[in-house]
Amino acid sequence: MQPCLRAAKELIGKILVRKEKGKLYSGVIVETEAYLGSRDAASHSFNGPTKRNSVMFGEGGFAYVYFTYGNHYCVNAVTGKAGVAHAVLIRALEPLEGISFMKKNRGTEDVYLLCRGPGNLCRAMKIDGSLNGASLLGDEIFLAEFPREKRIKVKRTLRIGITKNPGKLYRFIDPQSPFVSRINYKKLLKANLKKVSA
DNA sequence: TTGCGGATGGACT
DNA sequence: GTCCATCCGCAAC
Repeated sequence: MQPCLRAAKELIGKILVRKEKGKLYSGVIVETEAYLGSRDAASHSFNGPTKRNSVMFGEGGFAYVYFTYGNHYCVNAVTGKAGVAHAVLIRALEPLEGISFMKKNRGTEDVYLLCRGPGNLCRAMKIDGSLNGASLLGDEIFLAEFPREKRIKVKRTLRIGITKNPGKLYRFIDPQSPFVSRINYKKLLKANLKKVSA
């Protein structure tokens, strides 16, 4: 598998940790999308480097945070060597720590909505443009292994919200998780409940 | 300086 | 499932 796609798949089940003003936020990654730079018209880096996307052209292991639609930040993990502008968009998390602060930041009490969608998870965790270019091994934001190795049967699907280069199975989700965006999570919760009681 | 497009989210059917 | 408000970044002028 292409290395960036493999990275997107392997990020499912990892923990994203964010520290801000002494507050700790974390969540399990349940949804990602791969963007393959110069090979992928849907990628911000498709047309070459600009001031906005420059982080993607650097070494892997750093955060590419961009602002879109006038109100949302989205966070990516840059993958690959310098010059290869590949990145993995983190689209949804299952919140673990800092849930009370997330509720405040998002203005909702529904835990299933806190980190659902790339814009929402950034708002919940106070991720903004100041983290663009930050190391993903740093103090403010970093990735961690889930302590218990739980097997997730990762599913590949079509990417969300793009018009260029559609039809590629570059989105990776945990199909069991009710925290994935663009699904009827109440229905999935009910189905999971049935499975447990059966 | 300006026009346009967008890796969204939320409201609505 | 569909629609659309909203405003920054960029490229063209």
